[in-house]
Amino acid sequence: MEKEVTIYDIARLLKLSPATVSRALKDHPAISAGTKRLITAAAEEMGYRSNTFASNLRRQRSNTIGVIVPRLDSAFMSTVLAGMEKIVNEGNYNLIISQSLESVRKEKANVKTMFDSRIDGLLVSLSSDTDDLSHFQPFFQKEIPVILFDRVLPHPNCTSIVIDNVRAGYDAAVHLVRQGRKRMMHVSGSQKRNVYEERLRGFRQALAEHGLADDLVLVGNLTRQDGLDAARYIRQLPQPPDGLFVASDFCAASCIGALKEAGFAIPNDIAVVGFNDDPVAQVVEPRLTTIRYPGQEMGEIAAQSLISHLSGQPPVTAANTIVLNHELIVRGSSTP
Amino acid sequence: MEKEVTIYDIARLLKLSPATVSRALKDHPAISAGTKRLITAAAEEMGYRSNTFASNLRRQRSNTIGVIVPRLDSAFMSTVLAGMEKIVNEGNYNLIISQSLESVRKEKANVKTMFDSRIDGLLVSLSSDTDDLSHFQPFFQKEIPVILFDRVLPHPNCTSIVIDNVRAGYDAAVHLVRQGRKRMMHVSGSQKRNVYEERLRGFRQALAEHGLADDLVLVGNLTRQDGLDAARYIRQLPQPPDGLFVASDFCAASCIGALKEAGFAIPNDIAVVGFNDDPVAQVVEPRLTTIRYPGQEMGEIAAQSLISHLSGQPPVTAANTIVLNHELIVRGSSTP
DNA sequence: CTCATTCATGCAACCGATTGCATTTTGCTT
DNA sequence: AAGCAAAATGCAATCGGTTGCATGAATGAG
Repeated sequence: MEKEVTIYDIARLLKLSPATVSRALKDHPAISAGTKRLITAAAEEMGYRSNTFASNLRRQRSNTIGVIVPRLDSAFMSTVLAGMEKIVNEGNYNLIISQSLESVRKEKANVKTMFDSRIDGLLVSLSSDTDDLSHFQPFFQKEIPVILFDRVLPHPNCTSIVIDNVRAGYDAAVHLVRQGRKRMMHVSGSQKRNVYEERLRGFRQALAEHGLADDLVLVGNLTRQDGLDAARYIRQLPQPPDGLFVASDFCAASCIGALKEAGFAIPNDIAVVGFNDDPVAQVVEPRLTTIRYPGQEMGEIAAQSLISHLSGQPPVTAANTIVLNHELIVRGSSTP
Repeated sequence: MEKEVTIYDIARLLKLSPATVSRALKDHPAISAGTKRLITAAAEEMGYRSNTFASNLRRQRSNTIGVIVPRLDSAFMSTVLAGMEKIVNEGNYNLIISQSLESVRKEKANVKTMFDSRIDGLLVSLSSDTDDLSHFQPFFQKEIPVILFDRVLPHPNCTSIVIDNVRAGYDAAVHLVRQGRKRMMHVSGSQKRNVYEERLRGFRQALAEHGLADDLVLVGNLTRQDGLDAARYIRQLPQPPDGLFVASDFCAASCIGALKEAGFAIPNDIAVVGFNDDPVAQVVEPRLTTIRYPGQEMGEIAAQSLISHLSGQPPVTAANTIVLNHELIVRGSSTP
């Protein structure tokens, strides 16, 4: 392994000081254009690469942003990450990504790792059983910005980026009502998580406004198995629902499959609405009515506001919560 | 922002030298047990966190492993990543992940970024239009290990981790033959990529052995749209296939949907086999026969061999290619 | 032609952990 | 009590880039 080229090597070759070389490479205004050209040319020529560690050590920042998500393997998350990556690259930051796998324990470990690697800021979507933000305390103490997205918890030190889940749940329910459905059911996720609790709340609110019962609510993990279980549950009901709102497309899809096997016609017997506009929504039969969620945009906005926070004025964060728009997409699973 | 605690602070407090503190925290054998206890206690107490940058700078290594994948949003990739993360954590390394989005251009940029952040090793699954490994030259020159997985290209400096795709394609075809199918079709991906080229090769080989024609082959990107296009293509064939092998579950699923709409019965008119055992395989109707791919295991093995390479003897890598087992999972899409 | 500015560059002290070698301390042995 | 090996600790240089301040050079005004 040959030795690395350093600014000292460049300086020696060009009979300049390391300080000048450093400044030139950083495009510092005090360096003349000619010298800059010389230096960048030499650097290129010699195969110089800046030593991030030395730089980070001296500047006391890492130019790295951490992301913690519940799982990487959701279509939604990957669009969010794509959005983040785009913005973060443009701003010359790096990303380190980790997944909590829906466990607070792992989330805490991730937070600690992130803290120890001295990231400049953190973007988090909470695990399903996270109760409070106490494990982020070290970040708050050091005034390292933490931005929550999608699955959030209110906190004075955190900006949250969300959609209006209450409204989305409301929209889903109203859509079913407009299809003439009377007996509604909802399959939801952990009620500790704002997203699920709020969707349920909106759902109930809409039903109440239309004088409909809201007693059919199942809470689970929104997995494939939960979809099957929901179908089995429906099957043994004396009076099964005719409208079903599931807080996740994948779960909705597996539920639809089981319902069809059990002899229910979709949408005639039961109209179904999912959530997220996951690719699976277009593959399942009939195609799934769902709520489109602006993942890429959410990622971009989260990253953007973190970076502007980092480079600019903390007081900019007048907005403690940013709400994005969602959209109901109507497909065959809820209309003839 | 209060100042950070350093080993100097600990040393001063305990009237020891920074060297001793550093060694104690690293559990160096030359430090007495008592002193170690004192030091770790003090470190804990004072809220010390090691400065990775200083350490990396001094030790000339980052303890970080880079991963480049075509896309994050596939169920398969996320199981691979989960496997990697597990191993890498245990070995006290960090991960940085980036996606090439199936473009060589982006892949090259990612490689450069990885190189500049001085990762200790690289794990890569190639983008669909990568022709050669020339952009990895800097890594080869510096003898930084590069391990390819899943989508590989042969190279003397790289270990590859793969499944036997020829055999998998062969297995899929033989399975269809055993179901009594005579007219086979295959939907594949970029033939630049070993995985797709090899599956096709195995498929053809099996057909040849059974004296069947192999003229029905479609090459695309294995997207949803490609699935729909394949169905449209089949529909206008004078003599449509009765056996279909698609090199990706998601694409197979969308194709099945379109075929059913076009009036084909699955599996009676056309028996379908997918690839990967993606979750969607269990949601589509009928459930999809497919090839299970040991993603988690592949991630673990890739990470494992990289780490052992890093900490041990490079000659250990006598194996230039590691082949994992796959498995045909038979479900309703190919059998009555 | 002189003196005051502006512009460009250099000096040197960091940032915090690591490690080869030197030195001290400890524990035994005789 | 002296001698000595082994065990424990300290010294000081090093990794490479950054930045406040000082210095030297060039430019312009009077």
